[in-house]
Amino acid sequence: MSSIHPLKEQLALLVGAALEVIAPDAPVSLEIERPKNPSHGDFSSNAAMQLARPLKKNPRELAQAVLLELPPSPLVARAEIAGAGFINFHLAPAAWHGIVRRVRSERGAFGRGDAGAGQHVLIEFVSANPTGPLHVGHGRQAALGDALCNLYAAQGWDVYREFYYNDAGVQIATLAASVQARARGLKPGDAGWPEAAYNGDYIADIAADFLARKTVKSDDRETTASGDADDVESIREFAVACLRHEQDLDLTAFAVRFDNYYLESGLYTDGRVEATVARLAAAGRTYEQDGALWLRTTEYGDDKDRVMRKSDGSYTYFVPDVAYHIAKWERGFTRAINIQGTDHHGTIARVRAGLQAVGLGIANGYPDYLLHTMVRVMRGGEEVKISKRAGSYVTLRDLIEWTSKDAVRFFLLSRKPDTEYIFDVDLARAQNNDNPVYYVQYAHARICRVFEEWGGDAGTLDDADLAPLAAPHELVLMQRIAEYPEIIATAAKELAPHIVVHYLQGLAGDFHAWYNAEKFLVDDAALKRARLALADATRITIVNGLALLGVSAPEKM
RNA sequence: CUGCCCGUAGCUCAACUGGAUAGAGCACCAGCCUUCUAAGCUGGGGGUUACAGGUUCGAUUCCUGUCGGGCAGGCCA
Repeated sequence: MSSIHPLKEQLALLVGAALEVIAPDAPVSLEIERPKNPSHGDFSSNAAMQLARPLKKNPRELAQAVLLELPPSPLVARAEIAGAGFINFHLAPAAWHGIVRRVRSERGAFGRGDAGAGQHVLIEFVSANPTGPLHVGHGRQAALGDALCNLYAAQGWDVYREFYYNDAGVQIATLAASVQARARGLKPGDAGWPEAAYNGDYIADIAADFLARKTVKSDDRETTASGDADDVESIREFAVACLRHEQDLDLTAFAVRFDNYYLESGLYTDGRVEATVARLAAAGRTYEQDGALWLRTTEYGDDKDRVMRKSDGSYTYFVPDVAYHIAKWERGFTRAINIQGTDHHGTIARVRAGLQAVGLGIANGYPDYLLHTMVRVMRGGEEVKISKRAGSYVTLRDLIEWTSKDAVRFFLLSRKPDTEYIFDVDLARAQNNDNPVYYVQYAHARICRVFEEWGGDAGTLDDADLAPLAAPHELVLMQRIAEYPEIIATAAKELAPHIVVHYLQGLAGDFHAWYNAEKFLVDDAALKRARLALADATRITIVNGLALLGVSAPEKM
């Protein structure tokens, strides 16, 4: 098993060569690891421990045999046996210099991989219904989705970003009824106000615009209000257009873009919903009961069968969901990732069951899901619950206006998606090292400042002799930079952008520590050039990492 | 009641998917200091990884049970 870590890969080759001699046929996964404890060296191999059982030999003796057969390498200063049978490698300082040269030559491409070359992935996220402004939960989803798209693109995948919206269901009818009630001058609580209604002030704004016969642009088309409060169809169209327009503004403020907005209504008009029902029926997976049409999802792991067509003849949301995912598959996306709140986790089994039941050869476990929990907002030591704009919740736009796009993205990506997150507005606004975004961005700005002070051209450092880079802080920093490609690959594979955030905090921390310990612009020209080269490599890595998160890297702060 | 997710320093979170002495940041304590731009820097204390078993050379990680929290369980989405 080779690694994308440049040095792990080379060490694995060395150990592999030794194993060829000792035990050519033994099954060993050549995992080279980074010990937590520095005294255990820079890297270690547990190959001898893996071999102990099949060969029925003492792991330490096996380790000794591996050491004897290990080909000599200039990278390795010392290799020794420790613990139960670990082989620990202590590298020569020069082993790390290659990474600086590599980063500086690859620049923006440093950290990219080709694991997904030639493959297509559709990532669906946000997918908010057009019934209100985007809230902070959508913000988390937008940040996660965009970062994941960037991560996959960096691994060579052809990424398609899609936003699905339900413009055909009960909620839209509720929206239209709410706007209509407002257009007739009613308020929440009045006699005649619909029982199921959206009560936010934004509904009143839409009603006012509707009566004023305004025109709104969204999804590449214009919608003009009829102004007739009895015209529910016009109200529905206009309200959806207004909210889609508002959501577009939210997404623009957050610098998130989509390749496509997929309308649920389209699944009805192009016959996909009917076709899906027909396919499921033809596959013999449906039955009639109590006037409704059911699907035997229990045959595919669901805990109860699900209604497809209600007794009133309309479909449950689950049918267009299945139809939509069949469409994804048929559009050529053999990989699909859906980002949703954990409150939707119940739909996963259903959709997957439906996709298996149609018998179209869709991969088992299609699509993948990334679920995230809710976000709460703290400001001035108190939880913020009310927003004037939304009437009931903190909107994404509020959060961006209170802080910044960079802070919101960085913060929302900083935790594992499945843990609840409390967004601290005051911390996000802080201009000091307590603020993680500031801390990382400032590392970048500091490097830029050093280069400005130096006044030279970074390009002239290409032939710098890196031998002077041997101070402890410099070794730590080079080790950190060498991990970057692996971090990116893991973050993509595990659907875990927070790994990148934590990495960048660590990288910035290593840099600040170095900056505090050593001066870069020293009189010794060779040392100065070597340090500037490392600083430049650090700068490139920070820029690349922040770009994946959709966070800017200012040169001055 | 059932299913899924979670439980790690006082707080917020990590831990390279089974590795060695579980790590950071706040907060706390003690020193230092005004720099290539920072009310900054360096060091230190702090843990039965919720609890009890199991699997093996080795468990925060995998399995079982208990306790605690979140989310679901509709012919709503």
